[in-house]
Amino acid sequence: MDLLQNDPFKAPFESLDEFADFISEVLQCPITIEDANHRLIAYSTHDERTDPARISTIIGRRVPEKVINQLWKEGTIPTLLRSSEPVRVKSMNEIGLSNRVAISIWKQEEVIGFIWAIEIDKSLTEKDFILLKKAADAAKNKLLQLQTRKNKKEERLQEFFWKLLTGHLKLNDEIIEHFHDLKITPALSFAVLVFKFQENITSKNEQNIIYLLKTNQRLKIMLYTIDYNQLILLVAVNNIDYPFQELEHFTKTFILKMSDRYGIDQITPVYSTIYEDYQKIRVAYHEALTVLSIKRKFPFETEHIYSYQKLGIYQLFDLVLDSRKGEEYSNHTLKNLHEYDKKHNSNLVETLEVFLNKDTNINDAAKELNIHANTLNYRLKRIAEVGEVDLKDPSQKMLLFLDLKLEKYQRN
Amino acid sequence: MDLLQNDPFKAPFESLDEFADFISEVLQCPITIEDANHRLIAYSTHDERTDPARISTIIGRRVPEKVINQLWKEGTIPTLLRSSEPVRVKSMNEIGLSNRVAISIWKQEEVIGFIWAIEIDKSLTEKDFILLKKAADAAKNKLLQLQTRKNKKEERLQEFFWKLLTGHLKLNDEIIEHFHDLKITPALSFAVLVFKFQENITSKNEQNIIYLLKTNQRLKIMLYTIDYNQLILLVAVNNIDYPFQELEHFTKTFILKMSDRYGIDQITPVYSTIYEDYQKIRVAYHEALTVLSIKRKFPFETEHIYSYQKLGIYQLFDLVLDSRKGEEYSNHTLKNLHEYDKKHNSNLVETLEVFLNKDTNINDAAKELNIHANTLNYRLKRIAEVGEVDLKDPSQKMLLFLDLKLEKYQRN
DNA sequence: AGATGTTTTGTGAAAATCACCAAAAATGAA
DNA sequence: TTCATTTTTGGTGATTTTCACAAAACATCT
Repeated sequence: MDLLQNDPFKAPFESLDEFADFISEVLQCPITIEDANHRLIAYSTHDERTDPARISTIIGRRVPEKVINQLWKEGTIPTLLRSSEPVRVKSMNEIGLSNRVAISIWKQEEVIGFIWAIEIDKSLTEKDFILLKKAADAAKNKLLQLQTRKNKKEERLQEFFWKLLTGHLKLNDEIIEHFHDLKITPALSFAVLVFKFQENITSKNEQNIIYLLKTNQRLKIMLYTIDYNQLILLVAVNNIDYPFQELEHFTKTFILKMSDRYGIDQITPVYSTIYEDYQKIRVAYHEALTVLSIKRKFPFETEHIYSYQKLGIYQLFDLVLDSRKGEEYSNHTLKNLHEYDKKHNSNLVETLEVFLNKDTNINDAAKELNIHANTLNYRLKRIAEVGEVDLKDPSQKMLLFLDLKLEKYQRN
Repeated sequence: MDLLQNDPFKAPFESLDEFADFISEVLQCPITIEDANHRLIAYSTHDERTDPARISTIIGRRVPEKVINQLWKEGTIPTLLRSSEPVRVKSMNEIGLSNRVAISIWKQEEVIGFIWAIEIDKSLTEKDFILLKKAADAAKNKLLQLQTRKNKKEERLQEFFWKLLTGHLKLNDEIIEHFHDLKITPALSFAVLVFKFQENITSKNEQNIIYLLKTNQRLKIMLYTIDYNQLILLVAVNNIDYPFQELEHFTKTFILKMSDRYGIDQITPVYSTIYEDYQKIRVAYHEALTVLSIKRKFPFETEHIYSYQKLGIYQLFDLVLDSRKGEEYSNHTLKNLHEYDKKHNSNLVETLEVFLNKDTNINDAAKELNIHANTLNYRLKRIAEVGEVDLKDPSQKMLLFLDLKLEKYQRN
């Protein structure tokens, strides 16, 4: 029979499990059917080949949190929620996922479930994709009966958080409603906080962390989730006069306690600026990750910086770095100074950097450089001459600082 | 007869003028044929309709400099030199050009001429385009005979300059060779300088300008051209200890003389940084134009800035402005300060701006603000508190400065 | 070795900054 | 209106910073 012309899934089925088995037979691979909240609805049994993620799903009657989070983060679920086409997912060994193909099941404008096909030995072809679409369509009615009985409010907290972090929820009212459904009072203002651990966070550590977070009195944690070695928090910062101070205190205490009580060290905390608009959680999350990224690039200069706000001009580094890629830009002042340094075996560039680091304070800079203040003054005059730059002009100074740091980064 | 199947241009022609007339007859519009250096080779006479640019071309036996420059700048000539397809050129009244279609004539890998068709009453169709391609192909052989007699060295200076400004010449050796052909010694280092006049530069003024440039002793002008109200120069800055000082002096004298001798005022000079690599003329030109653009956006703060180098951090404004478009970014410090100002009818933001403008010099800033130094000190403490910012941290200060200026610009 | 130019350090006077305090002046709430 | 609070101004003196100048140290070249 020609499977593509006739729809093999037209026939009536007793149960969704039976239906899953039939799809599995047609496509020659294990099949799992979930509802919109990733709860297991049905799965095929004819084929005993499978992967760890599927085993966990079947045992727990739900896709593991870790897997859902990852699928949100790398964009699979957003894609599935946008389109009714099959989506191929590359294997992700870290979360026990082998190659799969997924498709969303739609009822009018809404996704009410998913079908997963695991590509154990064979890869699905274009024809299989068409079949899968037909299967998704056929599953709709069966699923609908179950769907009505399910309560939307059962949606898990962490998945909701990932929706926010990935910017999937766009309407403010919708977000607020979700919060209320989850019995959380959304604070007037919030920040996203990320703790980067040295190692991936185990479920045992997770327990300890949650305990610490729950018992913390000063800042309310609205939502949290874990992403490999990162602990991500949505923190309420209402009615606090100096929220950044408070955040700093909070992170310090947390790190101290983690070290004292559980011997977990070398945690890097970073946090976003403060927002009032819940649609901006994605931006806030991005800010926190930017801090981590810049701290990796400039460990020395950002040693004591944990917040996006305090990054200052470093906020723009990636942007400028990007725009100058390939442009072979060169700062005339720095070029001259480097040439001079080379020719005279001096170190005007280093002098300038320390001077700028120390906020143009001559004494501090001289101390750091182990030279006499007058020497520094002399050198600065030299720098102004050789580099044809006015060190009293804030704008010129800033660009110099920026270019100095960029150059430094690019040399490594 | 089917013009598209058979090539009507296969027949032998006595002269190119005769050939031009024939194309004109077939396409029903005036035709002009030029060589690679835009010298007139032949033109149709059957059709008396025409446009000012064509009249000038025929009278001067060459396409006017102004027209060539413009065609370089807006990309028509570069496109013609890349592809053998017809290119449609929109009418440009400023230079007397009505709607035209152009096509390049190729001999192997090289462009040896152009055919121009003027769309006076009718627009050329797709069929006409195909005919034009055939005509270009047929013109090749005729043109080749002339071409061999022409000397490449006759290429005009200004067109060469536009090639450099638009980055059309990519190989350094090629550029140097051109310079030598034109009997110009390329300097070791150079800058691009643009004088923006209040009005378009007339040919009478052009004479005066050239006279001034020629008699200037200190800086050698390698190339120059005029673009509407802009005078563009390629200046040699060899063997000069402080080239920027020299450039500044040069521009000042020029402007002074223009005013004194010819009563032409309000000339804005801008110049690029200094380069050694002649492939970077495009970049240098772009730098000069950036200075003009920023000066338009920040007339007050850049009042005394004429060089890209001195733009300092303002170099990055367009970039940052662009990246933040739609992001609704807001600086937490500034937000707090604005709120405070509104609530208490104070002016911490203005205070901060002046303070930063004055390079954090308390006395200067206090003078400008007409307040006591102690008052300024008090306010700065307040700013640090309210804005949760450390004004001793250069990086935070810089971002604040930048955001302050961006905000200021966006408010206008 | 000596001449020359550059760089660093030392010195002292002038200028500025800073931490105080106290008193007006302005502002806002009761 | 009063009263409390915030903001501005002025002054003082200790401390720091700045600046010009000169001497010393260093480097380079003949």
